[in-house]
Amino acid sequence: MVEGRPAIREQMDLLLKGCVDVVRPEDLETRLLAAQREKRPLTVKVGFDPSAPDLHLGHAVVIRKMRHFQQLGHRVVFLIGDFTGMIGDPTGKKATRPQLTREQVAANAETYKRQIFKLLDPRATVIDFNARWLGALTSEEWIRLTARVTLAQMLERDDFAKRLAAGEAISLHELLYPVAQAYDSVALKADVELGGTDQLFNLLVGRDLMGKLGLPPQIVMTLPLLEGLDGVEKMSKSLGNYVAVEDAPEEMFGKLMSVSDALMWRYWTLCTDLAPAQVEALKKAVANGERHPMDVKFELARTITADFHDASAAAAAEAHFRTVHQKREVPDEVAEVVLPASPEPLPVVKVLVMAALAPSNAEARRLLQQGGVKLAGETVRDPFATLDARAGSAHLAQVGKRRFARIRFS
RNA sequence: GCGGGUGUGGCCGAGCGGUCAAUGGCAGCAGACUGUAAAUCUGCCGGGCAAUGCCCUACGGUGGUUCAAAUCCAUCCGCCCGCACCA
Repeated sequence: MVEGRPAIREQMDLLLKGCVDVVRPEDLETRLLAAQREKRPLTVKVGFDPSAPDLHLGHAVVIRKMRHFQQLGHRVVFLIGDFTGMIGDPTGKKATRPQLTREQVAANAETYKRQIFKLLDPRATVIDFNARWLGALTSEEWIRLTARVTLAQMLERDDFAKRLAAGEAISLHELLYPVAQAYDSVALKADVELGGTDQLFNLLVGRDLMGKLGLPPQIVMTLPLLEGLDGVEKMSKSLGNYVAVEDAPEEMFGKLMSVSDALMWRYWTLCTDLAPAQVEALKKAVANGERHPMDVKFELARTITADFHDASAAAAAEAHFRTVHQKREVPDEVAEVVLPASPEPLPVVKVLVMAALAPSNAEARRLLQQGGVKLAGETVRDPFATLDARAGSAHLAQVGKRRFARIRFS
């Protein structure tokens, strides 16, 4: 289908890059060759939670792998687990999640689209919902399905085994989760399923079930869970150590610059398409002093920001970072805030609150006292200071290191 | 159904009836330092007030005891845990 497809060796290199588990690589190669011969795309399935539409760089690791498949002419299925979401992947905590309404699921799907199409090609992406087939199964079908999976199999999963050993409760419906996910692969006739390393078990159940039902078993590929900005915990929104796919260019750039030197290599590997050999070369150049780590990090931030936005946005974000964070200067573009004029001078405290630079008067006062407020470049510490608020007067205000506003009265 | 426990500020979590806007940790904010929004150190961290103080709101809800309650009592609600019941 795609002409001029790279040699199989190169295809494999691209697809295997960054993967942790691949079951099995030789099957992948065989399948790729078969697809090529039969001029059909492979179906690559990846499941996503229906309730968490805020994607971050960690999710992007998998999405990027989906893109690799697309680049080779294959078809990816972005599967929203609206049915399995009722169960909730029993990875420990809250087992059952509130069921989303049809409208919520649809709305979340739209949010997903907006985000994933920053990386994926919409023409080669199918968005599907597993309630479509799982919701249609009769109880009889469920019984036939679950008959294919044994308890011993389920107990191979670490958290089930641990919980059982610890005498903790395991609800029966939790056992259904891997089975349901496995059935997704059957329903989609998936050739490949991708997921995080934490998904390995579920993906393998899918592979197994397909085999039992007489389908060619899917190839399973897992990708590492990306460490968050702190370099310790995995990236997650609740830990606040994340870079959202939808972060504004400046924010994205800045967050990436805050990554530690050590962690930067991880990001180079998992969040860019730079070939492993090139990453190694960069690493070596930094190690022997040829390249400054900061420069390499700038390049990283530029690359990733450009990927989610575009080159010019990345360049602007970089310029912003250099002026605001490196040189500590006022950025070129400062948001203007227009406030109603007053013949009398207004207390700075009030103005900061009106301009949304501080959430409350008390907070504004604190900021002043701590030296966190500059007006026209001068630090103002007096909590009783006032400001000319007559129509037409304007003031450049800075709060903290990086929040600016041009306040104009009219 | 019986018995026990628990419910505190964005989160976790302390809290002799007064001195509690409430210890501590996390998160957040500011300052210093730095190649960086990292690390580290320091300070702040409910709100209102021309204010070294006064006032308001807050410790699951509602009543009550008391000069005084996050702290005691009653009751209701939520959560957790034992036990029992289960045609």
